[in-house]
Amino acid sequence: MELVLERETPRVQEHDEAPSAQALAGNETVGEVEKDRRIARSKRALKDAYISLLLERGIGGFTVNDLCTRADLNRGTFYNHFADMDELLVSLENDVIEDLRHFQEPMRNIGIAGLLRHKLTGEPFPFLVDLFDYLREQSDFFIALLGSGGDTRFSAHLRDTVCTDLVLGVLHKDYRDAPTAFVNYYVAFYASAYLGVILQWYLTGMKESSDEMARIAMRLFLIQPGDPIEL
Amino acid sequence: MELVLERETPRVQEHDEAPSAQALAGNETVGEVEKDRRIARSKRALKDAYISLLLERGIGGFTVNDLCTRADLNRGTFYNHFADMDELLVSLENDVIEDLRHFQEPMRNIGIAGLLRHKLTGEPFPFLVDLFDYLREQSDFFIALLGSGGDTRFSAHLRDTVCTDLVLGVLHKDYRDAPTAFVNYYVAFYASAYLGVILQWYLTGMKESSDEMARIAMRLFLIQPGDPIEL
DNA sequence: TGGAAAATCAACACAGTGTTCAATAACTTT
DNA sequence: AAAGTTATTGAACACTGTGTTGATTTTCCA
Repeated sequence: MELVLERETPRVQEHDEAPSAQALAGNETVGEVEKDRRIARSKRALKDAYISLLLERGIGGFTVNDLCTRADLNRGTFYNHFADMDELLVSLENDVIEDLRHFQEPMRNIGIAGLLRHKLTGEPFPFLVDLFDYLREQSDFFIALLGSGGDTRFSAHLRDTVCTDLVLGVLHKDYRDAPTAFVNYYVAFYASAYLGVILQWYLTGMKESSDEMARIAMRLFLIQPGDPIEL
Repeated sequence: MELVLERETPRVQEHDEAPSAQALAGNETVGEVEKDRRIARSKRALKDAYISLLLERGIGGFTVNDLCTRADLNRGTFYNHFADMDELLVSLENDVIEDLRHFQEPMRNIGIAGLLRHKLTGEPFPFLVDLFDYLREQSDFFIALLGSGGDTRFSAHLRDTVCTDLVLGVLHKDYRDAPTAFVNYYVAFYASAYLGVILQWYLTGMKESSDEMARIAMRLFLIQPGDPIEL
């Protein structure tokens, strides 16, 4: 049998090409810019208020009225832009997913070359460090949605996009093109695993630096049961 | 009903002694038996109605009124036993968690010996097969709670009990007693990973048999990137 | 069989939703 | 800068669902 890992793939993404968490945190990440400033302002105010309340009281812990009071907007304005609270939440989730999409390219281009380079230098993939930077920056939002009382749709969406892409990035082309049932389980396995690692990081107070987390993540992928566990 | 499996010697659980999914599916798995039959009947009717509606319309897809109509009970009776719908849901979740607790003993007793036996015979742990039997039997309920639109509390609870126990079962004693930060990430990694495998099984229609799934699960634990993928 | 407790039924106040409409304010375009 | 367009505001509306209460009936237990 053959090796699982991709071979023909180009090179590892350069560090400075990765999107900075700072830049990603901004607004209007998705869709076209509103032509009327009032709309843009109202939507942003509503989204900001939603996040603020989400962190304080969790999903379902506040009403449309609370939201509009916090946003300092009329309730009618809310219904002008969103059908209901859920639509606003989905919109916010999509913003984040869109942010994360910037990491997909470097993920897909890891390949076996990247893994080999890591084995030689011991350095984690730079984009992984950036990813954990971003995750730390948006930690409140992620914790609110991934933790208890969160939104399972978001977990699923995350797993289906980011985590799965991460795993596919190091999968051999043959398996990617014609995945057997077992390969799909393999992908699901590692995709969920990484979501679990991120959650563990969040729930223990993000004590590790982004660099440490990137190393841990890489270590976990390369480890095998029976290997000595240490760090 | 006493289904708990106890074993002094930490060897692999025998197949025929494992709790049948059938038996586990019953009621009154948690807490003491109600002394008044009316209470027991009402609670059961409400729980059954809840599950039935949960599968049809998902969490939040029905009202207390719908529930009582389905259960053929007065609305006041519902409030006699549960503060609100969420309390009923939690109660149901705990029933399932309680069921799964029966698998904890064989999990904890796998040890290195069990792993070696598997390496020799190629057979999956019998209790794993039973576990997938149970998961299939309760699939509707699990899918409703684990899938999109489900309940993140349940996912977290499952991961913290069952999956984590599974991983701890094969962890070396030293690591179990004094876990470093990395060991905790290791455990979180594999615990989430198995939840992901189960979810993948559910979402693809449970085409694999329990035996096949047990083998896949074991294979995934022993595999290492670079190994050939086949089944 | 008698006492206790649960189930029923109707009614209640209440909070939150989503919509409508006229008036006002802010923006874009020319 | 004015005109025309469009979003925002505020108030009112019907409606649904929640959680509670009290009187009455039914069921259970001992």
